[in-house]
Amino acid sequence: MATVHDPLHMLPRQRRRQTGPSTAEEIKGFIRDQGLGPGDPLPTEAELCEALGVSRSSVREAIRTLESLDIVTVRHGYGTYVGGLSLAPLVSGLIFRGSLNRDGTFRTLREVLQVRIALDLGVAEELVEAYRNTTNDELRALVEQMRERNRAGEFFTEQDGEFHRQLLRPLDNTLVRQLVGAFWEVHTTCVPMLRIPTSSDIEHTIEAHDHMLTALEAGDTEAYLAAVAQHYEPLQRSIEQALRDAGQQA
Amino acid sequence: MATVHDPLHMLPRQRRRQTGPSTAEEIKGFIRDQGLGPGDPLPTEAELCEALGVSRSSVREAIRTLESLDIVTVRHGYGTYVGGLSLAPLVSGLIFRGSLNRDGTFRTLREVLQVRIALDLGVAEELVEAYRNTTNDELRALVEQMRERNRAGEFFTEQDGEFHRQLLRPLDNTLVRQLVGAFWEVHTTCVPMLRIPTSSDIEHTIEAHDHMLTALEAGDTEAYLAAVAQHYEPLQRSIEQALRDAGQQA
DNA sequence: CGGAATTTGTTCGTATGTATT
DNA sequence: AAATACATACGAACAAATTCC
Repeated sequence: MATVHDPLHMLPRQRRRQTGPSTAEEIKGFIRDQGLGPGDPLPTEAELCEALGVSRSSVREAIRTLESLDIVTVRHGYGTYVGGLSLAPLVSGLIFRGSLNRDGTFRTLREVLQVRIALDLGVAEELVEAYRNTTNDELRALVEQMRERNRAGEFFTEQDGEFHRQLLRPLDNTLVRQLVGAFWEVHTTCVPMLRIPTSSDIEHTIEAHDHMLTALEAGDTEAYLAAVAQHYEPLQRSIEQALRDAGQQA
Repeated sequence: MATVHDPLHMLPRQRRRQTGPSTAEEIKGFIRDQGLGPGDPLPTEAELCEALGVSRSSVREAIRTLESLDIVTVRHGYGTYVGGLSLAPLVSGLIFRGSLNRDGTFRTLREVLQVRIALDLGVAEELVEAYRNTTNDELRALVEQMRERNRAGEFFTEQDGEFHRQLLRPLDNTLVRQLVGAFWEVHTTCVPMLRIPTSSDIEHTIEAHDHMLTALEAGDTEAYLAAVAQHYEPLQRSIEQALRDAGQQA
């Protein structure tokens, strides 16, 4: 039965009582030691119980912990796998924070916006290098789709997200891309709490996308920075407005 | 017994089987609806079971999920409380990612470093405004402590962390401060995997702290940006070196 | 200081829903 | 369509930690 390659033998048979790392920590160690990566299967719950010398419930609670950190993914009725190691926990945490109207959703939104801007500025140089003297039909097409959908009175959240995702694709910094994506997600989730933007603001924002792309293709860092500022400007105004309104109520 | 103010009555009595939001989601909703904030007590597990109409195991798994996101904090034998809503999950996730030597710890480290730099640059303007024409004895004292400990051949991780924490205190953007703190933590946790820095590099880094502070007090944004670059430069070289070494092995 | 009361931590056994083959 | 493997859920009992008297 248990072959020489059975990875479960790497785990301590008997759980030392009271001392030692938590079950979740031991499972993380198992993933590390086995050199597993996203998508690789983990032992079943029963096997983990056996290997770690703890009960089913403890294993399940540990798996819940790791699942919420996207360190493992559970497919009901099938098995448990190494997760995507994404920034999903950051996103859900910030969204929850924003949903607590305690000191206003707007404060969270304003802070997220500032971080988005800082990150956009921080990668400007590298992005300009990557895009100089290129043409990018897909990105232009996305901008055109935004215009069309806006003319038709529809939202273009999907296109906006795809634009920003594609724009950063040349960066080899995975973390930056994930962070920008995470804050975009928090942002678009929280922003509906704001006042309805004017159609002029919306058009302003759409054209800013075009300007960002044009500046990048021209290799013009200055123009890119200006376009980024233009892109966030209407939103920034809305937030400051909302903060003032909330301040006057108090 | 159950008074008019019993907040548990806000929760649905009977859990509809199979459908509806998860238990964790319902607890989050409870926190929202009651307007609770960090440190406020939550109902006991038994009360949550009763209120949500689910078993204790389910409530416990939900609490584990929320605990790992720092949405609740559990004190053994005492009670459950609303958590600090910190970026702890981001930190532990990134540290775990870095600990998977899969494509090298250095890649994660390099990416974290780039983000730290981008954030530092992104808040430069605001920081200069806050520090112009001030004197900051505490921060200077921290730099001096770093020098002393370094002369004594000791580490000064604590002082370094405190310096960066205090430096950003004027920012009213909580999220930025937390992000910088989070990446600092990931950074200092992962950095021991690098080659031992030369004592010249260490002194270089310590003096960079001094230069950053001096530039801020002088209101000189340019000098501040240069000092930030100087601060990270030795580390950046170490990482590039490690990446080259790892690349040659493959 | 000691012990009772409260609350979370862990375990076991059992039954049920779900996905894959 | 049936069988199998697996995750989900429940409830009861006991252990450990903390507080309060």
